[in-house]
Amino acid sequence: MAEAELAMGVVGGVFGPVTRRAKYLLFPLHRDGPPESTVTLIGHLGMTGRIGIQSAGVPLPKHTAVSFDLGGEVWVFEDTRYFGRLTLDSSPLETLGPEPLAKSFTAEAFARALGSSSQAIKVRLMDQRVVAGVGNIYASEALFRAGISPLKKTSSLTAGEVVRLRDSVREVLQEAVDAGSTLPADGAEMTEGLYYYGAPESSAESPYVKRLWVYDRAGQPCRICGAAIRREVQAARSTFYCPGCQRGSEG
DNA sequence: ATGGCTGTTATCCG
DNA sequence: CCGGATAACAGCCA
Repeated sequence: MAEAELAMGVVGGVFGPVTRRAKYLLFPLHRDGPPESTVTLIGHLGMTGRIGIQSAGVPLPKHTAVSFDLGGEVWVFEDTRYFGRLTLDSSPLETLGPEPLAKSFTAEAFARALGSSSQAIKVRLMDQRVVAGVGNIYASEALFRAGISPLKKTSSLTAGEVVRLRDSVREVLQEAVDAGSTLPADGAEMTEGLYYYGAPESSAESPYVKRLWVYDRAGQPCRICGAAIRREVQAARSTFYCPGCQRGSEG
């Protein structure tokens, strides 16, 4: 039923420039009139989703959730774990907090959004209503960069810590954007704590390497102080931190 | 091979 | 209102 609605909404539409809001991909679909109209197809890749275009006649990937026949080519949303979403319903966007890379994401705005919550700062940082787009890897990485323990209560952060965390979130995300991702591209090798992003297939250049400081490095030495990185579970997600570099309130 | 882990989020419970 | 647990699913790794 939802399937039929989606089909009704998109058939005949022409893709416009793709944009993004937090972890959501926004695909404008324009129809020439009359009546003229534009709807926005909203996608979320979940943990394992991928969207791409392939030639007609090529078999669809094993876990194809949605595909659109473009005539000659096929638009494909594949998603191994089926955690992703593709919808015309914009309501998921309504509760999103500020974009961390926007100018308006000031330390003051961040402090206001954080509020005086008793939640652990790492859990709060992943709340998409507080800041939109920070996921599990970058939450740990940003807190390491800011030197703040993920276990620290939000309300116990000093003003200085909020400033540092804001800056760290922005830096960590911007670096990842510049690198193209933190996660391995198809066929890329992956070793402990090192996530490779493969160069474009057309390029002979070596893969760009993004080095993570704490994520997935439990038991391994901190690259700064040598202390063993710890793993903790918060809100059912793994958190990684350095007990030497990330003080504050410990835990 | 069995269990525990994985880039997310919505929902349910106390 | 809060926070924690669970569910959705497939695959990989020890």
